[in-house]
Amino acid sequence: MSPSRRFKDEVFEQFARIGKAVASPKRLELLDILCQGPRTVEVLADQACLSLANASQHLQVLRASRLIEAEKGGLYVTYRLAPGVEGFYLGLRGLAESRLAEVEATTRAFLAARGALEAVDAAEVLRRALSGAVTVLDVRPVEEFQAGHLPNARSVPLAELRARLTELPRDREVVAYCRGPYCVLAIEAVRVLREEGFTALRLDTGPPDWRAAGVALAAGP
Amino acid sequence: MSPSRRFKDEVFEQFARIGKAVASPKRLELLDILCQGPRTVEVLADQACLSLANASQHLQVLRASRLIEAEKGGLYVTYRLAPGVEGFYLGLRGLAESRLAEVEATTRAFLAARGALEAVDAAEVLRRALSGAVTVLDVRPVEEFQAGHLPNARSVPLAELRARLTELPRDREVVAYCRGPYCVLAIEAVRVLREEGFTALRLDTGPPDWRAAGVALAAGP
DNA sequence: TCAGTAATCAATAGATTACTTGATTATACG
DNA sequence: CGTATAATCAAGTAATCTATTGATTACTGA
Repeated sequence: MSPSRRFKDEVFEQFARIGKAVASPKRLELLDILCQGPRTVEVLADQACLSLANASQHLQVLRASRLIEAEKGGLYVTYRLAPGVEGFYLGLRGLAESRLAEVEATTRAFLAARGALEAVDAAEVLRRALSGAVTVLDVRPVEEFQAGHLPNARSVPLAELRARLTELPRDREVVAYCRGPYCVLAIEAVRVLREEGFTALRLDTGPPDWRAAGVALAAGP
Repeated sequence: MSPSRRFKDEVFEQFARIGKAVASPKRLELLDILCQGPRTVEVLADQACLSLANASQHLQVLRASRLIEAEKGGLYVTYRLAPGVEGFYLGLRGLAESRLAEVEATTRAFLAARGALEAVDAAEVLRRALSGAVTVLDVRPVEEFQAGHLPNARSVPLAELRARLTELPRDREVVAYCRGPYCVLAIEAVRVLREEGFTALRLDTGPPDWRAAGVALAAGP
């Protein structure tokens, strides 16, 4: 075999390490979760519905291909995305959305089943959310809100929403968001809000998308 | 299992179709080749050093994940990249380059073995090539040159280089390029040119990279 | 209609991968 | 020092993937 053939084989073998890392749905879900910020193994396993051992193994695969980094602090190991990986993941996701009709079909079917199909343009909802003309709700857990949120959003985790409805003005439209297009918190939040008589819309993007799009996010409480 | 868990599983399963498609070094090499333009199965098999049947199977995997499209014309089937795939591939390659030290190590070792290690900055070489101050050689086969090339490049396929050296002015620096950073044609061309007394440099990017960077390419003869 | 060529299909063996289970390591804390 | 907890390791099985081989299909042109 020629030296240049061997060279190419070696180089593409390396490229394929990245490909193999993202060849598993569960590893992609782990990356998706890590786009929200660093997490411990336990939390990742829980959110992705994996056994602890299985999650640990997937995380080690991702780590071996350098897509994530681990940091040990006391009893816990915290994993975080490596630089450049968020953009790559969003690119992969976007390619799947644009090339694989099944993604949209599945999403539509799921939304339809909960009566959440919207006729409103996503960019328009984001514009309204940024304009200050509507009440913007971040329905993720508080820690995630604090790690980064839309400038004029207020944190009302889904679990607390019903109890805190009195905080919300009834004469303004509400826009709710969560982690991104495939997170279900905001869908549920909009359902609750409408049930209670609010005019509510879902913003079907999340902090990772906005960061990639260059939207300035706020942090802290 | 909850409906939202099922929904997520289905969605990430779809995303993983893209991941699985790029989990094989040979499929990545096929995508790399297809970045240069549409090709028949035979040509792809030949360039990627695959048996015809094996190449066909890999192409069908890529096609099933919608990364490439096939068009049958007479006896030949021509495959081409689907929209958005070139950018995704370059993103994956870039991530591998930035995250996997082995890629650079392998490349450096290969270049060093042929005495082709350069101390010149890649962006600077491209600037010179675009400036018109140097002779720019496109050493790929003529068809590829015609499909798209740097504005002031001239086509001198590597196979013809020695025979056509008299066409080149000896008092100007020569910059040679080929398909991209992992194509070896330009490396060889620079070796030949230096052997013959020219001052020659290699431009280690190619048409796909320039398209992605927004450089206007010329087409035709 | 028949021969020749491009491409695909089908079947297979060998390698790789995913998930489970039970054991083990490392750290914190009483 | 011993116990509890987070995480990893190790081994085994089932499933999946890769490359090869030989057969088959689809089209061209004599």
